[in-house]
Amino acid sequence: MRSDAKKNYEQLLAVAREVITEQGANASLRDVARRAGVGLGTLYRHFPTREAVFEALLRTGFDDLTARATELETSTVPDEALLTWLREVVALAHRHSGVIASMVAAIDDPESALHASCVTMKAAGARLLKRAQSKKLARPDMDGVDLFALVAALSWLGDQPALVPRAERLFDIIASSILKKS
Amino acid sequence: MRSDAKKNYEQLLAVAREVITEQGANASLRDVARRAGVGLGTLYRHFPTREAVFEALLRTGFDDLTARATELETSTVPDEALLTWLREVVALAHRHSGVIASMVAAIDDPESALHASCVTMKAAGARLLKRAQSKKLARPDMDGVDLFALVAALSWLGDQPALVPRAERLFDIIASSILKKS
DNA sequence: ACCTGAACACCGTTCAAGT
DNA sequence: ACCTGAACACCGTTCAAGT
Repeated sequence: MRSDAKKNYEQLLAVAREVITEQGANASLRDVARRAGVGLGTLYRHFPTREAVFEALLRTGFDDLTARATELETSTVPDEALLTWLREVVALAHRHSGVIASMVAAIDDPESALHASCVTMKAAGARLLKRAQSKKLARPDMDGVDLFALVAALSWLGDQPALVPRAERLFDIIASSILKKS
Repeated sequence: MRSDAKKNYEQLLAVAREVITEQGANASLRDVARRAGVGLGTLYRHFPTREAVFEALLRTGFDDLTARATELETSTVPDEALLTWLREVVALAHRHSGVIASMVAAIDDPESALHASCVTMKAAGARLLKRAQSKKLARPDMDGVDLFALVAALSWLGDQPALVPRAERLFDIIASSILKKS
């Protein structure tokens, strides 16, 4: 990548992070290009779809969460490990309001720029879930996709301003349905 | 209302129902006016906001659900009554994909055209919940808003195409967290 | 009293023309 | 190789002008 191209890429990503944090997943990409001082076509060259922007924004977060799952798998008791991880996933999603819907859609859409990250995250969560299930600490009739769906639902709830004050209780309620002993 | 105005109103509502069922809550209202063979200003006259369209579309459904809650309150055992009602609310929401987010936002926005309906529905659900709680059949640390939130989350899950196949299990999982005995 | 549609200020996306 | 921005086809919303 030419150095001017790289500079544009970095600048676009920085501005996108700012604008999307401010205005959510449907923020105007035109506005992002404008604020970045870059032509509209340049944005589309670097990020052919909106999902590609999300992917770039979330990549490091995703990687961290996957590593975190592996770490929790050996360092903590199964039920606490699962709970802690779920909290962190919801927190990441909360920092990117509205993106979660694209992530859910990406689960079974291999064309999406978010697909690979979703599959990896889902697998990481599934491992933590399975471990808890094998110790009879989690509902046995659930798989990684169900877990992903519940996290998505919690994240969506956290995106609703009216429900922010009760986000913690809602987390506890839904978490209790996952960790019910078999 | 003049008879021509009434005719336009009915026509707009019929077309809106069709278009929103097809394309979801963000469907183009311009398109609705076009398909209804009516000027754009006419649509805005009858429905000053998008929420006003939703409200008109959902009104009878809301009324039915409120009546249904009252009926279930005397005819069925508390836990089954609550479950049955939740299923029916989710089903209604599912028939209007995307509208649920507006409903959640309307809970604490008295300006919204959906506010009154939401409050009424929330109260109806809260009565069923309270009855189940008093018989120790439902989680005691929950109120009507929490119930509304969980229904909203389930409806949102039902709006995600990738999750439709597991909608029933997800319902069971979340329902189990409501109906846990104290 | 009600309806129409042009006008305005925005989008997303593409692509010829430039450097 | 990369960038620009005009062009196109859409929005939502308002409001003067019509009947």
